[in-house]
Amino acid sequence: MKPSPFMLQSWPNAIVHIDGDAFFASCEQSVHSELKGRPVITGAERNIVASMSYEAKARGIKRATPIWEAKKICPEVVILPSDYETYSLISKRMFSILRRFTPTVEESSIDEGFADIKGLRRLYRKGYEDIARDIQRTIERELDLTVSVGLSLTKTLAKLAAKFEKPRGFTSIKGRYVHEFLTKVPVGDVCGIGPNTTALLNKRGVFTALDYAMRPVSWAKQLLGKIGVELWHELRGEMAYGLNTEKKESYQAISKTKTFTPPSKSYDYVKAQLFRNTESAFIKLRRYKQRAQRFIIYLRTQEFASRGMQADLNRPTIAPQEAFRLIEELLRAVYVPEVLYRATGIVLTRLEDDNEVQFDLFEDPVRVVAMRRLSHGIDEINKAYGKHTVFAGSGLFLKRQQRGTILDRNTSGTVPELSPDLGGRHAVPERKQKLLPGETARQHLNVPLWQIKI
DNA sequence: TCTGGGGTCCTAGGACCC
DNA sequence: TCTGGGGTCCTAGGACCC
Repeated sequence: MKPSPFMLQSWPNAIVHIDGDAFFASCEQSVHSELKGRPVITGAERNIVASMSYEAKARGIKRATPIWEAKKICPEVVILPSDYETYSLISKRMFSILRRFTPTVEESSIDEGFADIKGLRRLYRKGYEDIARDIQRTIERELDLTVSVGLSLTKTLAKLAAKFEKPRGFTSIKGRYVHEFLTKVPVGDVCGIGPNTTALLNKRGVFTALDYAMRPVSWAKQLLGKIGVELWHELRGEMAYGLNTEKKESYQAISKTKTFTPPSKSYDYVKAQLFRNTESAFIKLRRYKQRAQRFIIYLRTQEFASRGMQADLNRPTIAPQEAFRLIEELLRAVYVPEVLYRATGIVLTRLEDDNEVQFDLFEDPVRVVAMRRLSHGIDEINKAYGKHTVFAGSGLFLKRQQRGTILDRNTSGTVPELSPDLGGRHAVPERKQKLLPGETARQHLNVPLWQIKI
């Protein structure tokens, strides 16, 4: 073996990556032991395979295949709806086991995490590899499911290591062997390098992770910018990413998308779909005790073109009833008759913690409070009787007048009512339109009241 | 691979201000 | 008609991940 070009010590850092094996399906097999050894898939509620056990994978079932197809491939497969409550609980237990070993733990997703175990050798009187194996064994014993473990000098390397052998794998890469390992890694396997970047790198003659790490850093920066430099260091065993140990308590955005079959041209149908998505998004919003101010809606056509618009309320809300009118206006602007649509989506953003109620000037406090109580009441009922037991009747709220709920971000200081005469007064300056050559959809949709997102 | 759903982060460039 | 520099904030869009 050639000596390492990276001049690394064995363990300048020790990062462990834990990756649950077929996590959702494994959780089901853990909870229902009679499912052990049998092909299991989850995702029944969406009619698409979300996760499959290794037994199901061995029979040729892949992620995102339709359930009916999975059944055809493997008639004896056990099909289950996703039970996120249970998966989350097991995930929490997994991370609490990790925290028994070290407080420096990052929960990257429900089934994946990092632990920084540098400096623990003295405490446990054993090497890093043995500590990492202890973690793996403890999880397996206590949770009755398996994880794959990677140990290396950086997050990027640890993650590649964990992926190297699955399921129940254990891969350790110490400093001296980093370059050797990287010869076996296609550059597209590196976390952060997706299909587009892979294609670009291939055109530049970079195929393995080692090819990449051996280029000058200036080359990486020029081609891929900040991320390019960070990954370059990470692959060479130099930490560019620390562990984010904060627990996730809030979101940047909450979205709901739903594809419907068959596709539809009907305005009313599309609207009903969008409103249902909106309600679901708000339910999640309230579950996380947040409120939203900005709403982005989009429609996807049969040809997979997406077009959408966004607008803000003049204060954040937890009640869909306060957003429906605005959302319908957005929908009207985006919807084109005689076009076949296959999906609607909504994104709630500009989120903040829903602590105390803030009243807008001139707003009726009684009404705001009533709206909040209504929403929480609906949550209670739906909790008891099932999701969407109580839902918005589209005809009802359309008649309701809402005053001053739309903030025009194109002007400062004024909060105009939504009315037809805004057209001329708030026309977008011509210069602004000139800035967007070739973006016909945007120009077509240029309604002054909102910013537009394609 | 003709395509489900829910997220995050980065960047270029415009607006606006001094 | 031509013409400064710099800072901050925001947006739209792209890319990526599970």
